[in-house]
Amino acid sequence: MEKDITTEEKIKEAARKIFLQKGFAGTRTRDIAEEAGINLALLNYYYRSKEKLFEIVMEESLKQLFLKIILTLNDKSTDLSSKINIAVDLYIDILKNNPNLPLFILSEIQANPEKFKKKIGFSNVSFHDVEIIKQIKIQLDSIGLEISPLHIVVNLISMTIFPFAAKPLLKIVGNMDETAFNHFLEERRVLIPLWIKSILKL
Amino acid sequence: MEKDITTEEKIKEAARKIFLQKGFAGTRTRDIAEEAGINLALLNYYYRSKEKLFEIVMEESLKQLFLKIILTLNDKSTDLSSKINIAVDLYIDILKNNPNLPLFILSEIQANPEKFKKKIGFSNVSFHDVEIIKQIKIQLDSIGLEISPLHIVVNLISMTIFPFAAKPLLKIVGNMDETAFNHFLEERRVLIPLWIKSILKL
DNA sequence: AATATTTTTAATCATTTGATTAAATAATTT
DNA sequence: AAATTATTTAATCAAATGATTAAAAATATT
Repeated sequence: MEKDITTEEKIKEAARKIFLQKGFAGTRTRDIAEEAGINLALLNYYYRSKEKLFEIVMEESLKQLFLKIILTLNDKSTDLSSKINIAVDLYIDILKNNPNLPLFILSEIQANPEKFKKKIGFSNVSFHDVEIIKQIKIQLDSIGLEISPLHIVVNLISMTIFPFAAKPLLKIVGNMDETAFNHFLEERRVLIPLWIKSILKL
Repeated sequence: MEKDITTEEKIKEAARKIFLQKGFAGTRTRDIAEEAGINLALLNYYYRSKEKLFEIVMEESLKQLFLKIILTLNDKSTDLSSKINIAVDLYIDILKNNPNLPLFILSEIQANPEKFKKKIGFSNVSFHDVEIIKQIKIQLDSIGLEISPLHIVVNLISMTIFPFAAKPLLKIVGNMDETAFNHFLEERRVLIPLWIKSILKL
């Protein structure tokens, strides 16, 4: 039993749930309070303002979506082929537990681009220095394909993330219930690496 | 000169611009009025309410994103290979002119799933009856690949749409300005059909 | 146990925001 | 031209919403 979850944490968890669902503008602090089962004033007592609370949730969400994956993509000790498997695996795992993380982050950026310009410049590392980009570049050269390695990474991320962003739509169009959708995702867990590798002739 | 654009139209255009950028909850009717250069009361005079105006903008946005593409995918007179080219072409053209259309639609659905359950059931046509699905099924059978044709369509749409949804992020990560980003898109216009066809061994 | 500190609550404030109203202006009809 | 109708404006309303306050309750400290 984790009964001893503090009020402060309860509020953040509730905020996270509602913010990810409704976005910043669509969220009312009263909804967060209700979800957390606390008095509205406690939100301001612990977090000062809706904005501050949002900042924290967003910060953690960005980390959750990017940190692990960047470490994975940048790892020097795994070869390209395994790295592709691991990356897809990792993303699907993270997103199965946080299905609306991508849409949340992307649409908050769209609604407020200036605010994120600085925040996303987390690593001052040029993308050319990321290990997987180098690995892809080498492989593309060796098969004589003259395209930017970025295309490959974008493909991997697109094919993995998009189904989550479009989940409600996909379920309707594909006539899938939750179980069928999960099955669809598990198929993609296997297929996406195969497709990426076939592009790279790996 | 199209000087004779009516007030009613001016409001809708302004609404479209702001709604697509900020979403329903993030948009204030005052911003729409300002963008349109009209008195706030005119918005309600012509459209009754923010909701009604939004409904109209959303209706048109859905049509814009889905109608042409569905007609394209469902066309019986084009073979699979050309259809893949045409679909990617069409999507990139539409989205170049409306870069935040996808994120707008997807996030409004996420924020309000119930409301769209019925609205998206536009065609009661099962996805199995859509021509491109049949064409893909035939091709997959002929190469002995036992996967759902939906995967292929999802790949095509993912790889095409996602770069628009992630545009601000992509520009930062890939060190691209607007011109470079457009160039990136034009490369994908050619590449995506090749990748899809390679999956299908076409 | 008494005191001080932290946490929680109910009530309220002030601002924002969608919407309305009544009057003014412009356009159309008779 | 007069009368009617449509459009536009400024002022205002009412509800929603983020935030604060002062008091109560719970907890920790002495």
